[in-house]
Amino acid sequence: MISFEQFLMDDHSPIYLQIIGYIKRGIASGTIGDGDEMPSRRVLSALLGVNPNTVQKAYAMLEEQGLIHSRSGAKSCIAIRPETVEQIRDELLEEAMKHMISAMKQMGVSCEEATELIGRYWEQEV
Amino acid sequence: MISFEQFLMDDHSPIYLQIIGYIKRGIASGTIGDGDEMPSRRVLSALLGVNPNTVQKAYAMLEEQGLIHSRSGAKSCIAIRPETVEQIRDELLEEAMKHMISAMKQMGVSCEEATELIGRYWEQEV
DNA sequence: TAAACTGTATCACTCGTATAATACACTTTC
DNA sequence: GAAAGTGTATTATACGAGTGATACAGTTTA
Repeated sequence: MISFEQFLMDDHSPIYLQIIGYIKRGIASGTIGDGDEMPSRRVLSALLGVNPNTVQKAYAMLEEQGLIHSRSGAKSCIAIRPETVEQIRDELLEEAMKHMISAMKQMGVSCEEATELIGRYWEQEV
Repeated sequence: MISFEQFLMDDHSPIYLQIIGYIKRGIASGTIGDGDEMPSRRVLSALLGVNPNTVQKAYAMLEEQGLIHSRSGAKSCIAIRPETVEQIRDELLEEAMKHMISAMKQMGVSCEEATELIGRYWEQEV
């Protein structure tokens, strides 16, 4: 059963996108793998304190993207192939890096300064 | 007059927040400084292809945060003190870094790998 | 002074996100 | 087989973001 213990709600982006992102980052890290059981819509909605429909929206989109498999009546499971794992990992890495680098460039920060800042902030929790 | 040539619209966050972010990053870099003239609400809305009310919302929040000064009938101007510039810069740097680092940690990327990734992505445009 | 531009305010509308309350068919489990 | 749990679907409501249109008072500028 996939754990949502590490899940932190963000206030600025839609909840269903945050759920999708959490699953994708888990897949990228290998924490979540093929065949793993998802918590049911009702259970996860209670756990996160959100509406079941919101969780359903996230699961429906994961299904659309071919990352989970659902059968009416049974629990949903992760369904993913090894090459897709790498692809997702690359996508997420690029997205996170480009977002940060864009902000740095707009603030006039050099590559060397940015590299030094990573080390400084890396230690600080989470 | 402050230029919005470098402004790129993002589809995922509210437009008024993107405008505020653009101004703040300009202040942090020194590109935008005390006394600089803002484009009028109508002019900027036409330039960005958005509604004047959306620009007004951004300007009203910048006024609330004490970053611009508006007089009814005249153009709005940046109103900011040197110590605030540093404060904004530190805030934005920390926010961008922590966001990226959090994603890396969730994907099981080490500090060394992340540092190496910066160099690889830094060259690729914008 | 008059025209053009500015900040400010209001009203009505659409759309996406999220909530709330059900309902039904299917699977698992006892 | 019955109960509990599950995926799926429907309807209604609320709110923020964004659009569109309009109005009015203050400032600039020709």
